Amino acid sequence: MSDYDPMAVEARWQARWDRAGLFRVDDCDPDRKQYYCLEMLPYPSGKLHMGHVRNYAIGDAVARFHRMQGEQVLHVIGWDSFGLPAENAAIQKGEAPRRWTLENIATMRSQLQRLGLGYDWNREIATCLPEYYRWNQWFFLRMLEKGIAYRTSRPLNWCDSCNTVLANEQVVSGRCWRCDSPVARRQFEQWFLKITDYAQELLDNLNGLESWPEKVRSMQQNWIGRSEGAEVAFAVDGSDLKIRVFTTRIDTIYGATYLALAAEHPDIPELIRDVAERKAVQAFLDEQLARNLEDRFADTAEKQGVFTGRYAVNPFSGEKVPIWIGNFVLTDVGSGAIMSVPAHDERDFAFARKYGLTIRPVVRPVDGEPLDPATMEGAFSDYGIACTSGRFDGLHTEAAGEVMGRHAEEHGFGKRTVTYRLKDWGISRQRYWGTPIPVIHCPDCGPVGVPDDQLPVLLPEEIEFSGEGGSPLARVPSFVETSCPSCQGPARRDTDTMDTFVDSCWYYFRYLDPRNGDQPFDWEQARSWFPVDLYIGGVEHATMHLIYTRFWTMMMRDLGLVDIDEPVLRLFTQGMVNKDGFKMSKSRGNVVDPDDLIERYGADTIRLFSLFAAPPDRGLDWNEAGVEGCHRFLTRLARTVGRVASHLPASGTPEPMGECNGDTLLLRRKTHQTIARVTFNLGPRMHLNIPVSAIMELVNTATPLLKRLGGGDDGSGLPWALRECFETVALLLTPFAPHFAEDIWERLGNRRFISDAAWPVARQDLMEEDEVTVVVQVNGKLRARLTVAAGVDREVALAAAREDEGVARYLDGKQLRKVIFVPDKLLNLVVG
RNA sequence: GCGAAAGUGGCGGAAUUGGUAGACGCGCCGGCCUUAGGAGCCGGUGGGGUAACCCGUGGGGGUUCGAGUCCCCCCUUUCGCACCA
Repeated sequence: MSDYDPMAVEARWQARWDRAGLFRVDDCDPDRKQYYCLEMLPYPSGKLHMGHVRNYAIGDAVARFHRMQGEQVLHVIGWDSFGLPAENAAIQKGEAPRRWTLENIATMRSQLQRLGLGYDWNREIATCLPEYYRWNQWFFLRMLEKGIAYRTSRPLNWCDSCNTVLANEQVVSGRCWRCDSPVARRQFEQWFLKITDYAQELLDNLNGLESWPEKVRSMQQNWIGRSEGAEVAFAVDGSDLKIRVFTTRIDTIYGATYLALAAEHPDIPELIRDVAERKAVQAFLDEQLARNLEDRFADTAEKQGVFTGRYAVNPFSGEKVPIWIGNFVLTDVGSGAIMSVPAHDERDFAFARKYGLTIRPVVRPVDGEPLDPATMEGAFSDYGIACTSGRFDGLHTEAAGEVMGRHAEEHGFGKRTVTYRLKDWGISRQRYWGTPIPVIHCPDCGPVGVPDDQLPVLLPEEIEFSGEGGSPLARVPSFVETSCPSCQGPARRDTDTMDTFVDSCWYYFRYLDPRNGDQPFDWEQARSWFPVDLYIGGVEHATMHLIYTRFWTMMMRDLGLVDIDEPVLRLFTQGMVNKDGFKMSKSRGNVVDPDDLIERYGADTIRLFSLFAAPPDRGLDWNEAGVEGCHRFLTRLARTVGRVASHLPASGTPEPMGECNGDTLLLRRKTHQTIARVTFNLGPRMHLNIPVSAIMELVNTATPLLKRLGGGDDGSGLPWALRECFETVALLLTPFAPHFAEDIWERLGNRRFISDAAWPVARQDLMEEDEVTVVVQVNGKLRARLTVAAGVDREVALAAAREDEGVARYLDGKQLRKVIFVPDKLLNLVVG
């Protein structure tokens, strides 16, 4: 055990790295390739968890690998330090959010440092500091000028538990993404960012993100949800109101036998003002609007609706159709109103059957009977031939859409259009611990942006938290009361703060220029590092952070701040860390604590196991016995190196001249094959579990040869080959267990940091086998393995196979019909 | 319901993408060392069979000289989306 004391080893090397400023990156070096390795920055919740450890172990392995390959690597960390937990801690324990947050950062920073991650700590940022968030405000003002930021009132998702509104992305099956409580709808005056202006570009660019996981791309594609169709206005009978509906099937409009509106539709009050049905409608609305999103739109919810008593006119046919309100109509989709075509849409069909509404087929199957509404069991939603559709009869309906859309445009009651599921990003939050929105509301001038020279709008420190009654900032008169920048009259500050996803939109640009006081960052400093080469994080951010940050980059480009369209070249989503098949959670009591583990095994063992136990993109089940296996490997290796170091030729001894042979050759071959295998799997493939096992294999190959050391130079070259082998092991292990690698590197007599050493290069001449195993199959079944010289031709191999008893037995008395020969690999004899 | 991914020993997982299935690690079995060991070292370990051999990558078909890998159907699991007009 005395051969390996992780605590001492790790402390020592961390101190030396730090003193040498090993991971510091100053100016960009024009002679080297720049590699930007980025991991999603953590929220400082208190302590590191195993998910962090895995994320950062992956990133550090890749970063160190690229460094050793001679690239200039930027590897940085920071803190996503605005957010609800800090505020909740203030409410529950009376601790100031700022203090609570900074203490957590201090704790977690030291945990990260104990892991020996190669970060440039000089570039560390925390988003909750005014030096950072002032630029959030600056960006907001620029967007306000360009009309990207705007204010409007809209029904929004409200989380009672977080006491704030949520963006659509932050609602997961009707529940809050953060606290999992049900989400309700409420009407709010809010600041929005016009992300929808970028919807098409966000969608189009997905094709170019070839090194992003297919899964994330398709999630974003679905999230953006482009759909092509037409907007048609239905005039309300006996009123000036027009109801706009969006449809992707304008070809079925002659079959529209009623309209259905979402309960939130803004025209409903006007529609029902004077009708006899008013009471019933209002009761229905009250009931609908009181329910939260989750069960209102749950799959199981039965279709329900109520007739408004009003009729609309189908602009194509002139037919009067009833206007209903339906619980299946989504307010966020299209215009919140649909034309219902029961014959050709399943939902409309179910609704029509339930309420006895007309079902009128207007599409005939291409080769089939016309539909009979009396006997139909479901909607016919395929394309076909138009019928009962006036002048459009006989058209194929796929083409009819185009024609009918044009017809609507020509007659001024509709137009062909594209809609997106993606909605503008509501960023106002009724919370304290976030970036204050830099706007002053003036009774005369309206909302006015705070002038740049008055930034940052600082978050007041003296604050009382009750957890009730809306935004805490609204109760701080010294914050609220101010004067209008435009007319100097008395005015009030906006008391909302920004969604914390704003913070994470651009933090990795700030890393390049973290102390710039004049602008968010200087693109001239930053440009050669962009786009980010590799971005590692959890897949849970696929439709939130990763869409917002892409949008932000485009917005910055349009502001002239950057000249890239997409921020991230390659995205890698790591899998979750589980225990006993379950997600680690306090309630389940299966949380493992990184500090405990580091104390027991050392950071290197923890890092090694995190990477060894599963491919990084898959789930990882934390398994104590497996950790011990990794620890055992390191201990054994340390002991071996300690024992043999003095028997090896001095470090730097030149390679012996002449051919090597026997075990020496085998060892050198294995060494170089391992270099190739580790390099390939660490770099392009990022299968980080393979390199670890390859290194273990190499050690297993070398160990039995050690007993032949100590007899002086026997002319075999073996001692030199062993030095090469162990130095290679140390080098290859550096990305995985860096302190350990430094330590054995030093014990092998090297003076400079292994972290600064060059990555080994596999020598082709040494990798090649001179003897190979050729598998002999007879009719596809394995019958023999022959050891032959590499490169033998078909005839030689065949002759050797015929001589083999195990093969000959199967050839006896049969006719050889065909011979398949894969050089150096396989010989398949087909007999019959 | 729709979409995607995955299914390989007792377990985590390999297989350089159509050519020796089970690398590496865990666990287990045997041996050595030891007063003792939850330490260390050596050996074994997919299943069946005394053996020659046979069977084996969720199930069933297919393509091929040859399939864990390719094609079709089905089952299971996980993850996304879920009335998107």
